[in-house]
Amino acid sequence: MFIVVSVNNPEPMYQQVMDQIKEAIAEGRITPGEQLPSIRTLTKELKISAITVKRAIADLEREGYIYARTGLGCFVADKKPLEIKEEKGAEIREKLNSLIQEGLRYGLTKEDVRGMVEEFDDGK
Amino acid sequence: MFIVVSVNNPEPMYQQVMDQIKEAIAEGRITPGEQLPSIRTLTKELKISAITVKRAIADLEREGYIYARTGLGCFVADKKPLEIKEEKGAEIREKLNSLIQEGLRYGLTKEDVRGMVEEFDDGK
Amino acid sequence: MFIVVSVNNPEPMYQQVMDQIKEAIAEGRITPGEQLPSIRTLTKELKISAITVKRAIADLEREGYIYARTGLGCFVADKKPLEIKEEKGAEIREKLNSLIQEGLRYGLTKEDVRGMVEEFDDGK
Amino acid sequence: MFIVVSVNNPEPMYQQVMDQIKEAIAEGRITPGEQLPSIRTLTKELKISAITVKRAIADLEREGYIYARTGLGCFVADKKPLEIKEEKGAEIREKLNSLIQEGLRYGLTKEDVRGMVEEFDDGK
DNA sequence: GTGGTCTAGACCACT
DNA sequence: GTGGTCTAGACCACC
Repeated sequence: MFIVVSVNNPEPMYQQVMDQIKEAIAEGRITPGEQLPSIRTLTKELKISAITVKRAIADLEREGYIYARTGLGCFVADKKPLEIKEEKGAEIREKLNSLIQEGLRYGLTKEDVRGMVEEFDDGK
Repeated sequence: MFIVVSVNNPEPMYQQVMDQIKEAIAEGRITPGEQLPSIRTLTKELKISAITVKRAIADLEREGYIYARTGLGCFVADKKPLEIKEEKGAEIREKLNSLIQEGLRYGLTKEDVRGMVEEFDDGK
Repeated sequence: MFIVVSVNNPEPMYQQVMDQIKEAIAEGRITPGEQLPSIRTLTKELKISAITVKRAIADLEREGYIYARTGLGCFVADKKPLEIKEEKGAEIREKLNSLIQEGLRYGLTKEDVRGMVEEFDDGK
Repeated sequence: MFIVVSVNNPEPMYQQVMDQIKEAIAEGRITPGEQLPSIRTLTKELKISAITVKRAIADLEREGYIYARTGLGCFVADKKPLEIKEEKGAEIREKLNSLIQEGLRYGLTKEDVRGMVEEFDDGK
């Protein structure tokens, strides 16, 4: 599959799995109703413990991205990519705000931060 | 002193202490050469464990913000506020970039993020 | 036939099948002595595994709703719709009671629950 | 502590733990800011695996009932008992509705169900 | 001491 | 085969 996890990555492995599945849904690489590889399959492919995969799957289900059916497998839920984008947007906005807050406390201004965004190279 | 730590804050306590001392230096509330309260004093005032204070102090020393003289106490190093600001700026830029990266993966653009910065209310 | 099973429904498939057959009997859509479609037929129509259909059939027989004659097929038993209704009523009462119990533990009253029933829209 | 789990109870053990802690908060037996027994303590008292307790704690945190701080322990969050009551009320209403729905399909009426509620003995 | 993550492996219900 | 629950035990960061 399209997932890669690394122990070097400071993020917990189950989150790495979650994030990459969310991304795949957001990008439409996997679509609502589609079946995911089984936990056991993922376990083998990613070479990590079944429990870790299970945890990622369970959390994704709790967040509404997928639904799991015993005996059948896991399926992508009807959440629209747009919805996911908005959710992620809100999350990023929140992190951004606390980042700006932090900067302000050290004498940086909103403009400084905006400048940093401008200087970011998105390849365009 | 000027430090407050809280269990509600998800950041580790030793980081809360470090951040607030850094801020105090950045803002000039404490100046190079000035002596910090002793670990014992901080321990009592903040009502936290001595080991936690020690860790904060040790980390600050490793990062060059303060220096410790056994038997005398801890003193603010010669690092200039400007230097601190730049250091923090670099740190923020890095976090910002990975935040934008994350957004791009979910379909947000650099402009979306810049917009979020604009919308941030810094009270001006 | 009149049965639809869905993966979206969190209930086990064999239960979905059972429930719909029970309903059909309760409503008189199929009557005592009448023959049910064969397991093979159901398997094809519902596009589910034969083992799942078998389980539903076996459970229905155990509960007395139908009887199976090897080589001939399955037939609706003599259970009267009224009997089924009462059985279901008892089942619902039991679930209802534990639901109220649960509510009581969180500070809801019997009256709160009765109010919820009143507010239910049964289209009348 | 005030928690009892049983393997006989068809509910998963981690849910039994969760439910009883939610109840304790709803009833005000434990109050916001108060510290819960440590996972290890609960593990010993309940005689179940640490993982099972951890799962309950993690889920409670995700639902906003408590917050956990590494090295410090778990604390009751600021969620008001009223809020919990409402949340539970909505949950019960939903279950109730699908129970009524089920009844309707078997010929029971809304009034039948209301009668069942009336007949429930809440000791008053 | 605390919670957080990860592993290896068991048993169950469902398909 | 599938996912769901539970166990026993490891290692880590934090207090």
